[in-house]
Amino acid sequence: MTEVRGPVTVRDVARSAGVSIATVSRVVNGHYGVSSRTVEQVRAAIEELGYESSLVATSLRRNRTNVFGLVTHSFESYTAEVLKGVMEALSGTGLDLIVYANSDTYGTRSHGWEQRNLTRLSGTLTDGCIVVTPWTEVKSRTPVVAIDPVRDSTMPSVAADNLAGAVTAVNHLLTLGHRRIGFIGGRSSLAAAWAREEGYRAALADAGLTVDPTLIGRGDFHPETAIAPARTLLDSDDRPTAIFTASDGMALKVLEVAGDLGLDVPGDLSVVGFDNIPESALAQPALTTIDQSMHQLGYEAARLLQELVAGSAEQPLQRFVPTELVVRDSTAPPGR
Amino acid sequence: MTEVRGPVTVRDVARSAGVSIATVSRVVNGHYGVSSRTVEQVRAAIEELGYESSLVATSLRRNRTNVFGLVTHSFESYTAEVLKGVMEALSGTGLDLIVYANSDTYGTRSHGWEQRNLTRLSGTLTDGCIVVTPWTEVKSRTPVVAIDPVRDSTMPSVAADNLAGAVTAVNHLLTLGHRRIGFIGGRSSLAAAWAREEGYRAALADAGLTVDPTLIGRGDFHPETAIAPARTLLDSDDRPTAIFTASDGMALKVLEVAGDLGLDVPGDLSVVGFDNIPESALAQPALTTIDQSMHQLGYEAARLLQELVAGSAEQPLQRFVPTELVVRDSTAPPGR
DNA sequence: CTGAAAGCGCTTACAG
DNA sequence: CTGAAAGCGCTTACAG
Repeated sequence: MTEVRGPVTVRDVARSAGVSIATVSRVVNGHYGVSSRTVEQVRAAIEELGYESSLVATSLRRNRTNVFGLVTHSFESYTAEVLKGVMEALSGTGLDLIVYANSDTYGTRSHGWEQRNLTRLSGTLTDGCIVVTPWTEVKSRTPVVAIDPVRDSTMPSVAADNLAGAVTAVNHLLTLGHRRIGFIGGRSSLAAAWAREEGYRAALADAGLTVDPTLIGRGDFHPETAIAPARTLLDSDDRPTAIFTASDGMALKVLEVAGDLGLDVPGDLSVVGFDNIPESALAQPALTTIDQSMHQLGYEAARLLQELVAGSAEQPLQRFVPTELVVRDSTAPPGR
Repeated sequence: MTEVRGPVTVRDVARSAGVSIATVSRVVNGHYGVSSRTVEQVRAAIEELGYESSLVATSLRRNRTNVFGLVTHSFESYTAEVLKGVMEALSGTGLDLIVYANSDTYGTRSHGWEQRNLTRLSGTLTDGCIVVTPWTEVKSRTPVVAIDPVRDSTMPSVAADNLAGAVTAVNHLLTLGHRRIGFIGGRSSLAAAWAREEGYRAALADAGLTVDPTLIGRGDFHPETAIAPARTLLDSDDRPTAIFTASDGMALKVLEVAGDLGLDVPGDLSVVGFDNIPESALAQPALTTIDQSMHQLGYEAARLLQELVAGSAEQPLQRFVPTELVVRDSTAPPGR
């Protein structure tokens, strides 16, 4: 690595090429009205000095930056999937991506992290932002797309078709013959949690079953929060023969609790998760779940954001991506 | 989402609070010498307007930004691990992280992507950068740490102890009784590829075995590039009883090729990878490999970068993280 | 304790 | 075809 004295600026290039900084800028941006001779000189100087225009200065000056921002609460394996999807959508568009992570709020549950990070970026750096699983509504002068929005949110968003996915999950259990099916929900302020519970209720209702409130527990999507409700559900005399859980992380904990209580899965208890995180396939037994493609969520979010920035977005601005049932080893017909 | 007219700037806050923009700046940055009454007023105005200072403007003006950059070629599951490690190291330091991904070079193998992205960031946005697996030496006015540097690179870097890891891998095969052990290497310009091959050679030499050049194939770390050398190795009359591969991605392809040729793993052929990517555990058979903690690589890179920025870094600037042998189902004593 | 002014590196009307 | 100047949103000496 060579330490250069200072940043190479337009000024350095201008001096070296014997022109004004305005001309350098024109060449860099490929504007018309520069003699080919001058273009040559400037290009040579740029090459020689290794000049690259400052993202910051350009952003500050221009209204348009051709950079999208993405704000995330933490980095998980699914975040990488989202990012891959985003980059796939951006590929060939000339749009770059900046992911911003704030170390103070990282991994904590502090209120307002989305808004803070968003405001810092959207000040001038980005043309628009994607925010992954915001916990609140968010405001910005540039377009924002939420992946997994807050419940009742009116902001543009992309989410899995959680309702249909949950119905599919419960129908899978019903088809296997289960009738007492428990549910452990997620953070109720999020649309995903709400829709997954609605799907559970709807599937039971469709099957002519009444929903037993004692069969419904509540976590907040963090795996540990599933432990207490799982215990309550499984310690009962009339315990369910199956549990549908609003996330794989929580479902994995249900598996643990079942193990602690000496219950065999799927012999004594069937478990279905939601998300299809990589760990699900590794679980003992491998978890039956609903796959939501984080890759596709990222892809669609980037597409929607492009439309929004271009002003060409059409209703609906709340978009859904299909889910898919993945049957593995944690589900079977009920009991003995 | 509420669309705000324009960005809320210092000017807006100043007007609302009835002070100058200089005073607003002082309050925002907690500088001394502002009367508590003024501080109150300014704070109230900030609160009311939802002001957040522009990252871009601040970066441009200041020498120090308290933001680290990370430049990556693509987003993979291991990238998320690296990012988690980085954020863990940054947690509580007040340092934020910006990840920059360029859509033009994303996923392609275009030359110079590291340098371009790095230069755009380090112009003024970041105090220093981490670059993940650069393919060339890189220069910058601010400190740079490479995760998995180029071979013979003198830049500050963090890498797994690839040499020791490779020795461990080969010793594992030797202990099982293998004597004809093949090797498929990676992109030879990278230090990791070189060290893994050196380890292979060293372990064989230590065991008193001469290295057979026909047993060495070469890929470039991209999984598909392992197919041809694997075929060559396994089609031979005197084929090896085991293959050590410089990456899991390539090892997984070796498994496929073996399957195509009707060879049983580990019955007819043992395979050892390197990296321990999540997919390795899922392979059939599950892959024996050398674990390099990407999380720890990210963590150490962020620590080293902090030292570099603070000017307190001590030699050596090339740091190594230990590896660990993970024995799974793809290795066994040789044949029949 | 506070403000006016310079300047970070750019781009873009405005002149010529 | 080219340059001088204004200004993007900030921070920081410099005055007062």
